[in-house]
Amino acid sequence: MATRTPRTPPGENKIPRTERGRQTLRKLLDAAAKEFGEKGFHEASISGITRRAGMALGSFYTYFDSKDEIFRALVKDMSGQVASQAGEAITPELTPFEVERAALHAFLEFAREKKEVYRIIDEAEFVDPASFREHYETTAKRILDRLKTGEAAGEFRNGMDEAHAWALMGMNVFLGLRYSVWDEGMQSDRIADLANTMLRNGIGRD
Amino acid sequence: MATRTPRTPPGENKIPRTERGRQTLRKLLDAAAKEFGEKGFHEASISGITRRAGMALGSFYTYFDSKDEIFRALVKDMSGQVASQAGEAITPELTPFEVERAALHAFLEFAREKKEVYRIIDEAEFVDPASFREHYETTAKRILDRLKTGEAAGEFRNGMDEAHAWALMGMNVFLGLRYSVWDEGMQSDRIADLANTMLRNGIGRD
DNA sequence: TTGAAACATGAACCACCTTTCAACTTTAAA
DNA sequence: TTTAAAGTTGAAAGGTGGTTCATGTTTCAA
Repeated sequence: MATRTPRTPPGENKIPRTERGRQTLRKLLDAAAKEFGEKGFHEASISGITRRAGMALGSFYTYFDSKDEIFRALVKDMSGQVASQAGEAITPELTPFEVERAALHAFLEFAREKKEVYRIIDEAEFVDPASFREHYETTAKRILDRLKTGEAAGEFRNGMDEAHAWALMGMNVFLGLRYSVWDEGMQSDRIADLANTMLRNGIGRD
Repeated sequence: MATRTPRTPPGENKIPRTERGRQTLRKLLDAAAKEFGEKGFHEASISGITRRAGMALGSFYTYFDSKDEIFRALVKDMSGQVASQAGEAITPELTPFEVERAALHAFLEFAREKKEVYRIIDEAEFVDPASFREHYETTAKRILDRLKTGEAAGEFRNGMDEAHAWALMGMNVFLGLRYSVWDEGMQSDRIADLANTMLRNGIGRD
């Protein structure tokens, strides 16, 4: 009996070596973002992806070993997009509260433009739990850093920790789902203001 | 050509008429909760559900028309469980802030005991978007009612609206994911306290 | 110019799982 | 006790779509 020798050994093969290859890879990722975003992981099909990308079905397997693998690559890519998006909104002259406001506002606008990003990351909870977890843990860590900075600056209460970061993140994510993905009827500005006021003073009277 | 006459006309057929039938239906729902909770919708199989329930594959279709249908039934069932759970935690002598604290605490404890509920409702975003939306919109409405009550009692700031409810809900859901589903290393009590303090005073100093 | 590696093609294969069905057993009302 | 309705069974039909593969085309370094 022949030993099962995978034609493509484990590790980082399948990286394109030519310019043409790199372009094809990019086409596949863009097409996959649309396909997964519109249909969700399981309704999406490889043939749907290659059709959108304008190439033959078989070409897919020159770049990815499986449907799961391209999804994983996509989550990683988009997690990075979300991060850099918030990062760009932060400028040094802002106060800690203003930083939070700017980060949320940038997130809300981003979610409006790229609703598929939202959906793909969320679906990773079921398709690729490790990536999902990493995305939110990394994001929480980034938020916690900001909270610690604000604490050191004397603007935030002492004792900011991970749970505060998760609470804030949850607030932002749900506001994004409701007011960017589902219904854009309310200005991102207003939502960001309202959330920032909650963050400053809570909801208690006075 | 014969007209396509479904043997099972639309509407509420398939409701068990005997005691035996009701028991079988319950066994199926419980088994499905485990199967979907452990494997997720698409990895789960009807045969897995009937195996857990200890019956033949074909029996499934006496009670449900499809895999989707039992999933929908399950989401509805669980959405109700979450709601009543929070409802029970609220007693009339509590102040508005104490009500929020109690609701979150009950939710965190519930999520610890029934992690599959969490997962199934979340996956509804992709399997059955209508149910997912309804669940969160209904929950938000319930929260908003509480906020309005607190406002009327002079405890909460004036102008509580839907967005406040969504922010609070997001906070609660993410804290549940992190500290009930993923890692129970921290007491639900402490999380509820911390979130309640945020709600009372925000995170600003003083 | 040349040839080996990289890339592209799409029909066919195949594993998997939902759904159907016809025969059989149990229930419960009359 | 009778019998029609309700419930049970599991083998097999049937569809879908991910993956393979043998062959053809393009790229690029030498």
